[in-house]
Amino acid sequence: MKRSPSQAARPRYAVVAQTLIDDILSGRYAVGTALPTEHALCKQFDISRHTAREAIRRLQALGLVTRRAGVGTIVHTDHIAQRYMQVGDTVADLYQYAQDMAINVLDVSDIEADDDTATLLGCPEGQTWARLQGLRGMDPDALPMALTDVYIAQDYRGVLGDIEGSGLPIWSLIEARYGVIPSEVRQQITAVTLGHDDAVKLRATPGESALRITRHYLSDPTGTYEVAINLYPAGRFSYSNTLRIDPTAPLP
Amino acid sequence: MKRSPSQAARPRYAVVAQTLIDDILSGRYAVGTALPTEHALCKQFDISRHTAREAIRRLQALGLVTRRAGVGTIVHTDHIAQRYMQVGDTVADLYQYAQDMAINVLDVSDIEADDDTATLLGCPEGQTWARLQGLRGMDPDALPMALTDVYIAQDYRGVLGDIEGSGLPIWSLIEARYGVIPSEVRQQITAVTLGHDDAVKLRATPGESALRITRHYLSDPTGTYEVAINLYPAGRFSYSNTLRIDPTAPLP
DNA sequence: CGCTATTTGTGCGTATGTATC
DNA sequence: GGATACATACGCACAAATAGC
Repeated sequence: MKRSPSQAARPRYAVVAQTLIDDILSGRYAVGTALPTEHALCKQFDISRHTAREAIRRLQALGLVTRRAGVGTIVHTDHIAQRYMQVGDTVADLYQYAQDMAINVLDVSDIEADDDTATLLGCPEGQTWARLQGLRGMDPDALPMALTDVYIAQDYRGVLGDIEGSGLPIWSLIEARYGVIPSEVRQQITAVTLGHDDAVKLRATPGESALRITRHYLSDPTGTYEVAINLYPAGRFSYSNTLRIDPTAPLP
Repeated sequence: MKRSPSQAARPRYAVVAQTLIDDILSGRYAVGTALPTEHALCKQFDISRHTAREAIRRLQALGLVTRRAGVGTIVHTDHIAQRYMQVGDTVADLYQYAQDMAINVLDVSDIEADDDTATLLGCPEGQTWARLQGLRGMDPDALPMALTDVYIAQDYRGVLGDIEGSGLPIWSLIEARYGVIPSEVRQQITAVTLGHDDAVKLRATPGESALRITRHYLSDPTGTYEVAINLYPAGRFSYSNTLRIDPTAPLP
């Protein structure tokens, strides 16, 4: 298959996929109806079945179509834009959280990333990060709600002294001092079992269940620059949020 | 309905994929190292390159490996608990989730809401709801990922027969059949300890930690019409999403 | 009810392009 | 440049699921 040098080296399946996506979004293939069969696409675009399947696989990944043997490829929605807007996880909520759950610093240290830590932080092994451990709670005398481990890239360790008592999220302290804004925050929530040391610090029972929320703060070129791990014993906290319909989005 | 013998009906790529997953989890293929090349897998399992690629495609979808031409297939993580399963942000994610985690129905029944259930469902006591219990997983033979309890308002119980094998979220089945769209989805995530009955169904250990994700689907005038409770034993699943900073939000 | 046509799913063989070392 | 490994692309065959007669 000769391709003229001026022609962009775009895979054929990508061209076909984009064409189909455009057709779905423009209403040429209505929601609930079937897309052309693989065989039809082969003839229409003069491609092999393999290429047709690769193209449709992209539509599938976008949730635009569903496929079933014996039935066909059915258009399921004609808009890729998300219909649900996430609320309850906005910047304002994060500020509220930080103010309510002031941090009580237990320990500050420098660590050299070993194997596990490098994986967690997404950084080369041996790199040095600052680490802060503390308890979060509304009232210093009451049971703490969470055990917090925060890892901060070496460049921004200057915020360490500002954390306690500020009532501000750490990323906002970094922003204020260094002008670095997270372009993205990746959040992961898992269930874990409390180990002995963590349980003692939290005045909880070893073996008890706990919620672990890990947040990676990424800035655009440099990647991860802060990682916060919060450990909440079961019953002291539950994460909740609400998805709402985006009123501006078209209905299927 | 005919049920074929579980082993014979399994595609070859699924067998290969499961083997590779097991090998990664057991440490046979360490994080950061390369998986056998496609060519090696072909010889090792006596399969075609096409089948090998289909198997690796599954690992890729799970985020276990990354692939690059000229380099190879690199193991990204060996902690299935830290696998990134994107759920909850966009409609496409929810569809992807439902397709990957097909439901295996254990039980369907009608229940009359007692005190606790009425509170959970936000309905009057004594009201009748349909309840479906099932296991969610990618592979019927492997360990299930979650125990699912779904409560559906009496009016929409007609979707019950469509659930198994559809690979679609239940709320989207309700939408397709009855035209009811959730105006709001409330989601709550807590850590719990597995009880005996649930542990047995999940082939897990009683007393183990688990993640419980409860979703309330509300429509505008009628209120809650579906409640889904998913119970994930620790290590089998982790909830992850990405928060975007709202650039329009005022900073304190 | 079984039969058939249709459509996707699975699987194999082969060839060439592209990225990386 | 060469070697290696994945990416794309063509061909074919049969199986499984489904719909309609």
